[in-house]
Amino acid sequence: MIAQVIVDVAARQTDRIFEYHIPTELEKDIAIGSRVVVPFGPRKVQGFVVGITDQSEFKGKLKDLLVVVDEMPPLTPELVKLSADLAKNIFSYRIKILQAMLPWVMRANYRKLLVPANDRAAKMPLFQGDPIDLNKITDLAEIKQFRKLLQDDQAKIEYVVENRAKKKKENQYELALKKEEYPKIYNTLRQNAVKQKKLLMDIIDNAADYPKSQSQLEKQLGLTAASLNSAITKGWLNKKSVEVYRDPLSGFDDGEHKTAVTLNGEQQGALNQITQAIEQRQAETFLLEGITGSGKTEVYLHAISKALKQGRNALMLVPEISLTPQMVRQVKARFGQEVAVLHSALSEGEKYDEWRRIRRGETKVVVGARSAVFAPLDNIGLIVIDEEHESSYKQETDPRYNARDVAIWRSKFHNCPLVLGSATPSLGSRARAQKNVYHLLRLTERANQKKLPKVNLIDLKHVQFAGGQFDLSVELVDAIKKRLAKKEQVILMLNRRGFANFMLCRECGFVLKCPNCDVSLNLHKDTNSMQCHYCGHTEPVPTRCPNCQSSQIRFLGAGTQKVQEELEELLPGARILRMDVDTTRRKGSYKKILDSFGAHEADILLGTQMIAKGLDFPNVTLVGVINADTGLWLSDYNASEKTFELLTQVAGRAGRADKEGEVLIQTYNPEHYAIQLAQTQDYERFYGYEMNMRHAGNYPPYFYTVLISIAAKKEQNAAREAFRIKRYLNEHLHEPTIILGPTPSAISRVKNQYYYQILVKYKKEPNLNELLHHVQDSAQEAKKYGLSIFIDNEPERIM
DNA sequence: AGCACGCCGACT
DNA sequence: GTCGGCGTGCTC
Ligand SMILES: [Zn+2]
Ligand SMILES: [Zn+2]
Repeated sequence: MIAQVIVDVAARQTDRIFEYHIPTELEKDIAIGSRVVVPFGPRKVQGFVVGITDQSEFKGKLKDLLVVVDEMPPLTPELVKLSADLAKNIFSYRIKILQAMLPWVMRANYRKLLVPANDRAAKMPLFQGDPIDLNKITDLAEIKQFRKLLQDDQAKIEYVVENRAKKKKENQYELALKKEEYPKIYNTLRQNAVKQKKLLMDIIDNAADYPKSQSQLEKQLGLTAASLNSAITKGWLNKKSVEVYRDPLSGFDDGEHKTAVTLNGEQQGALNQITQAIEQRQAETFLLEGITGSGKTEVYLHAISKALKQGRNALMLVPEISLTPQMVRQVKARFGQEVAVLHSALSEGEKYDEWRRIRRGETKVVVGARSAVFAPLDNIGLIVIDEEHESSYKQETDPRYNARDVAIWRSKFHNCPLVLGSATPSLGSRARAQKNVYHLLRLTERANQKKLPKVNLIDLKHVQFAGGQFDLSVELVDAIKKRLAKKEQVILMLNRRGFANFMLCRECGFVLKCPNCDVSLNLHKDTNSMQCHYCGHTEPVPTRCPNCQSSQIRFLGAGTQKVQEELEELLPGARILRMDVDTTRRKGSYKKILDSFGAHEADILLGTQMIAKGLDFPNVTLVGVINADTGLWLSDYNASEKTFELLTQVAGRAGRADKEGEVLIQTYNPEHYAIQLAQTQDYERFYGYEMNMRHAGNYPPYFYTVLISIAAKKEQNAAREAFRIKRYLNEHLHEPTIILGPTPSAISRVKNQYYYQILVKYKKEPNLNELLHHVQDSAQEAKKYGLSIFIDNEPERIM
């Protein structure tokens, strides 16, 4: 038998199948999806089996496959097939996709060890210590020494493929004898055998509870490993090593399994349509457009129940940022132990454990962020993507996949419906619903009949600022005071899109920039340094302008910390919680802040975008947006859409409970349509208006887009290659396709590489995929000049 | 991607 | 003569 293997070598030339002979002793362990170790040239690498045949086209002699790593193939045949389709569409190597589908611990760790070649060499002092990893040796003298040893046949190289995945094991003790035997043994024991008697007593009294774990026995009976070992040698107990899962959710399940909330008419209507598709096994995509508070989550949970009732499983994706303890608790309360949660806050070991529970079919519902779309869940009856407009569903680094597209693929594979939910659907999804590609379901009432909050705009051009800074208007501060006097709570959002704490000299206008990239350095107060967010460059905070030596330097861009200080000055005694990347970096701190605010241990929650997501605090009656405009300054074609989404979402945080809600939005552009329509919370009108803008600008969803980025050490090389690609595309593409560029990218230099980009907008180009693959291949030749090319299908950002 | 192989100039 | 630089081609 022959295995077709994709090897763990990410390169154009190795991005294909390599075949290996399967030794007969491995035949029973191997299957499609197996993770294996194979010889590859002089070394050994990890790989994945994507096919098994008995015929080979290969002319040479096939090598033997060396190891099958896992007992159960980590990839299902479905995922193997998906990886092939995806590789074609997103211009990524197949191995990269296969790896993205699996927990990080399944990536191999390679070591290249220098080992003695004979008994005499083995006695050398060099080989007495830790093994020598040649990949880690940098000392030139050592390298020379080793080379000599290799030449003299005193040493040889051993390639090692290490598995990072460690299963947590625990010893379990089971009864080795019949129940009746133990009292007899008890009577023969010596008087001073205290521990032994204790153990036998427990066995006699609680025989049904066995097997018991080592930690259990140690804790309950105060036994030591020694006394347990003697029980084994005496033949009372048998020891076995059992795999245990780390349980990251133990804190979330409050035990009581809540029953479903009754749905209102609209919710029920939506549910009925989804249910029908589940039952009739239709791979239909629904767009559930529901205003904030309309109870979309309830519809999802009901639909998941329906799928489970049909004996099928369910997959639910939520944005990383909304995968909050609140959210997890809600799902766990409904479906209990059958839920697996894949979350970036879990440790790598915990992720691996959760993932294995899914792979073994021990869970029926999977909840997770983007990468959970690859969960090895079988027999899927429903897929849900909540907040489908979120750009985080598109991965912005190498396998640039969009979880929505993957979900559509899987929905077709399983013949199950896909539900995309949002209060502010992405324009593309909404347009597809208009053309009946998706099935539109609308929820227009708040489920609890509460009124939408009143939204007012504060025009920062004609306003008095409170305090000495230009961040908080008198109007906003007064409104906060009023709420605090009534013992109500306030959420304040600082929009930080495209904004940062950079250093500006007031004398000469100098802005401190990164030496490697074309961006300004950001002030980090926690580490008291200036940092580059693109390459990680760090330098001390200057006290004088590096250009003119003036001491008149300022740090611009309102940070949450600065606003917090202002608030403390303007509202003495107010208790303020701050939530941003700095205060949520530590594990669990996010939950801590929210719990504290929920318990009314603070009056004001001040934060960045991350507070805009579905947090629900009944006592919050005022939401303030400190700066609505920053997003609009970005000249990306979807800047208005993103701003509208953010404002609508944050406004939804107010007045969810029985108290009337108020939203105040500070802006320099009160006449901008995105802000005007966010004020009236009118998604449908925004959709209509924005579609006109996109039509006029020839942008998505009227056109498909592909972004080609070209990077090189020398700027002219990047530019030259970019123009060459443009000419090539020009020759092969036709009306109404539009090719924009090449232009230097918005951040024209990152890590000392210059970036140029070309944007292709098209309606129908059947050959485009092939052309772009050709562009990618031809770049391989250009690699000599230090060129690299990245192709992003349907980019989220083009600037 | 790594790694070997081979060719060429530079240094014991 | 041999060491080490890099260009070229291959990995089942
Ligand atoms: Zn200056
Ligand atoms: Zn940088």
